[in-house]
Amino acid sequence: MVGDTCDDPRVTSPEQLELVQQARARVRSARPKPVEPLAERDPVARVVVDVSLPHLDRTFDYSVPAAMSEAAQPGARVRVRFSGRLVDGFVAERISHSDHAGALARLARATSPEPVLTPQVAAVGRAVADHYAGVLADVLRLAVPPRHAAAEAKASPEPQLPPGAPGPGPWADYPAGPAFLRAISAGKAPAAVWTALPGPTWPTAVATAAQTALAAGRGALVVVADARDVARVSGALAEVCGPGQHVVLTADLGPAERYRRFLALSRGSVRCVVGTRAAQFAPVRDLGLAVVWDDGDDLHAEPHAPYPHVREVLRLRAAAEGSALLVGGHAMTAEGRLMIDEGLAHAVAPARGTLRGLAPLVRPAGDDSELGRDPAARTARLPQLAWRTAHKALASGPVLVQVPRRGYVPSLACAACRTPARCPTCAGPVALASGHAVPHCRWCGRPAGRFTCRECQGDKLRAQVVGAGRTAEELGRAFPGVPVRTSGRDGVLAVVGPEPALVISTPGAEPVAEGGYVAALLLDGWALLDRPDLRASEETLRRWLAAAALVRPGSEGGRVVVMADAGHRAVQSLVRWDPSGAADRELADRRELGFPPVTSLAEISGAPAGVADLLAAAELPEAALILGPQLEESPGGGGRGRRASVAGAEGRVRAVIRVGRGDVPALARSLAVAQAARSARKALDPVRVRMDPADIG
DNA sequence: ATCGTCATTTGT
DNA sequence: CAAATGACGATC
Repeated sequence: MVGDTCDDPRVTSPEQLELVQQARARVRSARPKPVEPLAERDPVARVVVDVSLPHLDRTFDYSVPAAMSEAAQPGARVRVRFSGRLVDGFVAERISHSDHAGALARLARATSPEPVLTPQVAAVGRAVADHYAGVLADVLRLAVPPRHAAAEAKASPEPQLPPGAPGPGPWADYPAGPAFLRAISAGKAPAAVWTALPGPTWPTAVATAAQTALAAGRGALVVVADARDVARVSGALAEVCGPGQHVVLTADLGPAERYRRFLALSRGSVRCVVGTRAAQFAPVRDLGLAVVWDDGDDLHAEPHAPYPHVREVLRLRAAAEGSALLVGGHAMTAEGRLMIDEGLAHAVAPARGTLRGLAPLVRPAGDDSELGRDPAARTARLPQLAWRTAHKALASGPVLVQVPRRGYVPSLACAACRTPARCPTCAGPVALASGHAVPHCRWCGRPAGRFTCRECQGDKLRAQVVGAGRTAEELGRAFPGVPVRTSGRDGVLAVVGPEPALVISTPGAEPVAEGGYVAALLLDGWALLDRPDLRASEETLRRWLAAAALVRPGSEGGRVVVMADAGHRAVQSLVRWDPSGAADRELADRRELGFPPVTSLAEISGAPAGVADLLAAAELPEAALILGPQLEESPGGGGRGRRASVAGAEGRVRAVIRVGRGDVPALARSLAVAQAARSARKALDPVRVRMDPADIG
C-alpha cells in the first residue's frame, strides 16, 4: 500500500518523492474511512447507556455494523460514543428503523455476546427506577455485575434435572400453607405474607417453597438480610432440592466468582438463588417464586441510588414476571399487613394451637422494684425474674442475652411514661438539636413549645440518652463459672453448642443454638422502644421475636424474659406471640398519624438552594404536603452508631413530601421530571431524592 | 469529550 | 458586513 508510490514514473528526485508522499498523506487522511456495511437484519440497536443523568434516562439508537451484528443482540454489552466520550451500554432491542430524526452513530464496540441484561431484568429495572424517581442506569449498576472475561469464557455447568415435587414439609403446620404451594405448582402467581413459627424450621420452609417452583419447571429467588441467614437457607436448599440446584450470591464475593454465578443463572444452568440484597435482581430464568425473609430488617434497604427496598423490588418483579411472592419473617411489618388488608396477599400463619406448642414462655420484667436481692443480680442490674430464669436455665443449656447496640440518637420523650414526643403539627419526632434551647420537630422544623403526652397527658420532657450499659463482663460476674461468649459487630457467631453458656449478642447477630436456647433475656427494652424512630415499636418487636424464636418451646422449658413494661404493646405482642395483631395495631397507628405505609413519603435533601429549586420546579400532586425544608440533624440521623455530621455536609437541608398512596406514581414522576429539568440545565449542587426512605423519622 | 448552532466580537 | 471567535446545549 505504502510502497506503491515508488512505482510512479513521474517521481524523479528524493525531494519530489517527499512532496508527493506528503500530498498523498493529506489526501488519505481527508478521505472518509471505507464505509463498513451495516447489519442486514435489524441494523439499529436501541441502547441503554450507562449515564446516570435524569434527563438522559432513555434509550438511544445506534446503527449496527455487520461485523457486530451477531454479538450485539438484545441484552449484550456494547460500547458507544455518546456525546464524544465512550460509554458502556446494553442493547435493549434490535429494530429495523430508528425514529430518530438525525443520523445515527455506529456502535463503537460489541463488548461481548453474552446477553447479561435479560428482558425481564430490563423491564423490572425500568419499573424500579420509575417507582423510586431514579434512573435506569443506576438500577442496572445494581443488577448486572461487572464483566469478567475469564469467567465468561468458561462454560457453565450442565443444568440439572429439576427435583420432584416435594411434600408440604413445614408448610403442613400452616392452614394456608399447602394451598400456597399448590398455587406455585400450578404456575400461578400467589402472594403471601407469612409469619413463621418459632424454631429452626423456617429455612426448610423457604427451601420447600423454592423446590415447588423448581419442580414446576420454574426458577426461585430468595433474599435474606445477612450472610448467616444466607448460609441457613443455602443449607436447607441443598438438603431439600439436592446438590447443585442453587447458587449463593452475596456482596462479598470476588468479581470473578460473582460474575460466574450470575452467568450460571442467566444461562439457565442453575435456576435457584439465595443471597443478600445483592441477589434481588438476579436473572433467574422464568421466575416462579420470589422470597424475602425478615422484610423489616433495614439491611433490605439499598444504600445506593435509587435506594430501592428488597420487598418493593420483589413485588415489582413478581408482578412483572408472573411469579409467586412470599414475604416472610417471625415478625410482620406494617407493609406486609397492608398487603394482606388490601387483598394483595394471603396471610399464611400457624394455627394457634401449633404456635402454643412451639413458642417459648415469655414474661416481662420491667419493674425496677423487682431488682434482685442477690448481690450478683444487683451487679448486673438484672431484675430478680431475669436472674432466676437465667440461673435455672444455665443448669441445662445455653442462655441468650440480647443487648442493644451503642449510640442511639438523643431525643425527647415524656418524663412520666417515656412515650416519644411527637410534633403537634405533623407528628414528626421532637429532638433537642445541639445549640438550640427549644426542642423542635425534625420533620417540619417547628419549635415544639408546650408538650402534652399522647398516652398519659404528662407535660414534662426528658432526654433519652441510651446506650448499651451492660457489658459481657458484668453479666459474667453475675453468673460465676459460666462460659461467656459474645456475638456482635466485631465477630459474629453462627452457631453455639448445646452446653451451658451465656451467649451475649446484639440484635441481628444472635447465633443459633443446637437444640435451641433454654432461655433468653431481652435487655434494655426501653432503649429500643424509646428510639425516636417511626418504626421503634415494630423494630423492637421484630428483634425480640427473632431472638425468642431461637429458644426452645415452653413445653420443653424454654423461657424468655423481656426487660420492659408489661403494659407496652410490643411486650404484650411478644408475650402472646402475635406478630400479625401487632402489625395490625401498628398500621392503625400509622393511619391515624398519616404515616407510611398508609401514606407515602419522599425525602428531598441537599444544599438549600438545590432543594428549594427542586421543590419549586416539581409539579407535585395537588394533595402533596411539604414539610420543611430545614437543616439536617448534625448528630447521627439513623442510629447504627455512626455520626452523620461529616465534614462538608454542613448546611444540608432536608424536606419531606407526604402524599396518599394513590399519588405515589404521580409524585415519583413529578420528582423525576424536576430532577431531569435540573440536570438538563446542568444545575450543580445535586439534590438527593429518596422515595419511602426506610430510616425516616 | 465533541460537534453543531447561534450570538458576539473583530477586522475591513 | 463578512469572517473569526466563543458560549451553549445536546448528546442517537
